[in-house]
Amino acid sequence: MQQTNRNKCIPTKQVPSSTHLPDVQYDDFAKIAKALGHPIRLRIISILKNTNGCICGKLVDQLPISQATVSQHLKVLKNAKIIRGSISGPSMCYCLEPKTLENFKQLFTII
Amino acid sequence: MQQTNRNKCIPTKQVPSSTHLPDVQYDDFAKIAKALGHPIRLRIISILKNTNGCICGKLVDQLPISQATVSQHLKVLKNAKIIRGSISGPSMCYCLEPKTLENFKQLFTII
DNA sequence: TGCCTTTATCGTCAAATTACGATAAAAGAT
DNA sequence: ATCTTTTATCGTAATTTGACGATAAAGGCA
Repeated sequence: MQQTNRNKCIPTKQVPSSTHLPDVQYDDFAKIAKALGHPIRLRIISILKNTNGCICGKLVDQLPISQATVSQHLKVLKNAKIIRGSISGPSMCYCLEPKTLENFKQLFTII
Repeated sequence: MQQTNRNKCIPTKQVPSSTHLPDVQYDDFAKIAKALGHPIRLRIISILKNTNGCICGKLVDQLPISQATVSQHLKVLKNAKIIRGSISGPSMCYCLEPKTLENFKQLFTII
């Protein structure tokens, strides 16, 4: 035996046509997943999870990259609606948009 | 009022130091998320979820891109250990590696 | 008003991603 | 042994990503 059996998979004869959800659903899910696909962005999310909200500058302090790059990552997360920013005195306060990751988890079951 | 209150977030005074998990965890999670971050790859996963396993050629039939590109996407999914391939007669049968997405869901709670 | 702090954006560069056609490689069929 | 089918890989091109320093913009403070 060249290959253990547990590594095998048996092809289904007929691929059911029901597997194709509307393209938007894949696009939406992919957009969030893509935004989650970078360790720095995960660390930002992690920090925001452990705070009510966090000043941009504090995030920069905690991360090993330049301010410009942090700002770029924040933009990606904002575009994916994973976070939200609001003005807090002289600076910018970021916090999680809790619904988005909740919806993402939900979608996970049907994708 | 220039901004509705529900859009505000209040910065936490002190960022807890506990927010930094080991880098590997972020890297692992990011790797899976990145692989999930493309609609075509989600459709592949969706098809494999609805079958015991699927011949590569059948996947190509169901997708609006060339065989070479499908093969590239399969490689990405294989590298992320989301799918697995095994030889089935003259062709290649792909199926989900169920543990990976399960682990991903688990990790989700701590990231 | 003028300065300082804070953050977003610009310009740039290297590297990765996504797509394709063409081709190699491997296995079955005749 | 040759032909055919099937899939992976190569080479290439266009686009996106991720990083940086420099700079603009906006608001608070003196």
